[in-house]
Amino acid sequence: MAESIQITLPDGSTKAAPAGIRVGDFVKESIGAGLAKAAVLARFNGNEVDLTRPLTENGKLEVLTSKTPEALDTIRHDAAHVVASAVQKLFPGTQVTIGPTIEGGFYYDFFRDKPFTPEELQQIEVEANKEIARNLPFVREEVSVGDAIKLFESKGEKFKVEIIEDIVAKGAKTLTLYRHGDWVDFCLGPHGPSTGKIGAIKVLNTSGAYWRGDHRNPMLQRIYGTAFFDKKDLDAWLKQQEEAKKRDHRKLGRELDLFEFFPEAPGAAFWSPKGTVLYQVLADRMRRWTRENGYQEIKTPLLYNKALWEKSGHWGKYRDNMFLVLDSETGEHDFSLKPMNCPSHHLYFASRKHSYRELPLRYSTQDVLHRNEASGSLSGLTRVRQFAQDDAHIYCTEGQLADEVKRFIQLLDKVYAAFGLTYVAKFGTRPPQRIGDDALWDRAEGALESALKSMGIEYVQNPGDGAFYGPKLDFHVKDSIGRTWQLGTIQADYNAPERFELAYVGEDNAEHRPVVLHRAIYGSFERFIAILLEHYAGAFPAWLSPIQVALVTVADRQLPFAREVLDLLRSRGFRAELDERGMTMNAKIREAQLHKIPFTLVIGDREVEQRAVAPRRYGGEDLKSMPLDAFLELLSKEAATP
RNA sequence: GCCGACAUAGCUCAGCUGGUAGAGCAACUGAUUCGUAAUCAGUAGGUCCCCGGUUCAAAUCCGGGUGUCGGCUCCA
Repeated sequence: MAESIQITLPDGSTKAAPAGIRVGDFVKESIGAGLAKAAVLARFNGNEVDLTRPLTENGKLEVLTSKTPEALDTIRHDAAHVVASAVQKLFPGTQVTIGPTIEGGFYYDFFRDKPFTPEELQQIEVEANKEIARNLPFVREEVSVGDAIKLFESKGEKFKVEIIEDIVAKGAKTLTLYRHGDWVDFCLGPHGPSTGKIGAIKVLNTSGAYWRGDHRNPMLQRIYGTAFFDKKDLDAWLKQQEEAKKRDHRKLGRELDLFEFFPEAPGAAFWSPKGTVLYQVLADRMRRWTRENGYQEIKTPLLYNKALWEKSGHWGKYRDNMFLVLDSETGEHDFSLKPMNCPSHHLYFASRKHSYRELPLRYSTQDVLHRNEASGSLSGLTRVRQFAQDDAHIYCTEGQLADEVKRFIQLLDKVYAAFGLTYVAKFGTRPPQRIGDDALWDRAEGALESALKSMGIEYVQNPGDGAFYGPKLDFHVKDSIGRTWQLGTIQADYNAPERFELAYVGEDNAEHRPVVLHRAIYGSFERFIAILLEHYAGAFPAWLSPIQVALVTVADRQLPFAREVLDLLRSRGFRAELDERGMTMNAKIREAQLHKIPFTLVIGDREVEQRAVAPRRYGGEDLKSMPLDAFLELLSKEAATP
């Protein structure tokens, strides 16, 4: 007679079951065959478990069906195994490494001497589908680490052996294997019941990836893929990916004629007249936001000699990323374009005596920066070599730190809200390599965290991601295809004040070190504009739109009045254009719509007669003829700067 | 920088296994003057990214650059 255990279900009911019963069997017998069939995995006492796991103790059981995100994640993990087994079947000698799930899918990293070709990816997908069709059960097995090492050594899986040896070093005695068919992988699980649960699999693309993410290690071949319970879901996802590509800022940038890149200046944008307007509107608005918040703008040189970079530490740590400039007198590359504004701000701050009464002192700068980023990492406007930050440095006492951080987050929150952007805050704490004692880090991290908490802002811990000189908060926003980009940031810095011997005179008439806060809200104009373009899908609100009003006449005889309206709009500070080309009205309206101009004013004989305009919004809404003054009022309201 | 893919007219793209280039849109000219997403006709436009090589012959095949794209590393 087996012992009996008590299983509590999410509705609070408790059922008895023989100890050792498998989760799947329990569900089938005590809850229902329907649920058992829909189940993919379960959560027992908080841990995700396979349906084949025996239940040996009392506890809470929650069945996770294909409706849950955990189940989707699980079959994607299943799919990663299926892809790996398919690869090893098709290409013997290929070694496996790791294959986790990621947002939207999974990847698996392989080691072999040559990369996968697109044709091979096709074969892999075909083979993976065969394994899915065979509906092979996933079988979990606990083995000793010794047996596991023997197993993978016999298979020549050097990377797996390395991973196992690592966890052995951490004290593991046993580990789990998962088999489907005759293929086996070392894996924590859980997995779905069988390969057949994967309704649809798609091998997406391939890329190189360093073993353990370290560029000194061998390069692995990564295969990306995704999986769903249903082919329909996969098709919907693929379609959505296609849609997202339409809002890619690079595509929109060309279509809306905002910026351009030339091979002659890789990683540095040319801004068109329209793009320049957008850039300037953002710059001007940020100037106002910062001025209102007690910042003072300064302008500093773009080029500095080595002395500054040695002082700041960039010469030692950051030189590979700097554009060095040859001094023709000395023949040495003793100058560099600035990659950051901080050293010049510190230099300026240190050039004069400061009283505690001046603090916090906030210097802002929007100057152009150059960083020699790795050629392969450049990407549209999101990753460039020349850009401008909405940069500022706050010099304050340690006691003012928390307040300043809070003020900053409040401002950032307000700015992002003005654009309707949602962000994720990431809290980067002390890295292993750092300066300053733990008490100092405790205080600095405490200041940042208390600011977040007092504002009720949700954030993600990013342990060890702080700078060597202090903790930081990063603010991330997603682009159209789901990649996240860091925009805003605030970093506490205890190092720079030492290096630059920054000081203020305190109440006690003695000199003290201020703390420096590096901070940016847009992050960089370039990246921010890229994100905005994708966020609005190119249809900017009127205050940002490079052209706010397009004027279209029904026939040429209305042109004199249209010119009058154009002049009036421009004299009121609005950005308007009149298209005098000999096209039809419909063609001009179409063009204005394609350019996503907020308002198109149609002017025909009726409008001339009544000194009116007939506005049409982007998207097609016809506002009907209205007096010029009425439109000016409407426009003033809608194009108002937030 | 590393792995892979790609590069043809201003833009979007055709161009099978080598036989010296084509469409649509845009531009230009002319006609048309029209009431809310493309008027018609004509004209012009290309060192097929660059440099080598193979070949009787290269947009096409090979090698090397450059740039772009997807990742990795790094980062605003």
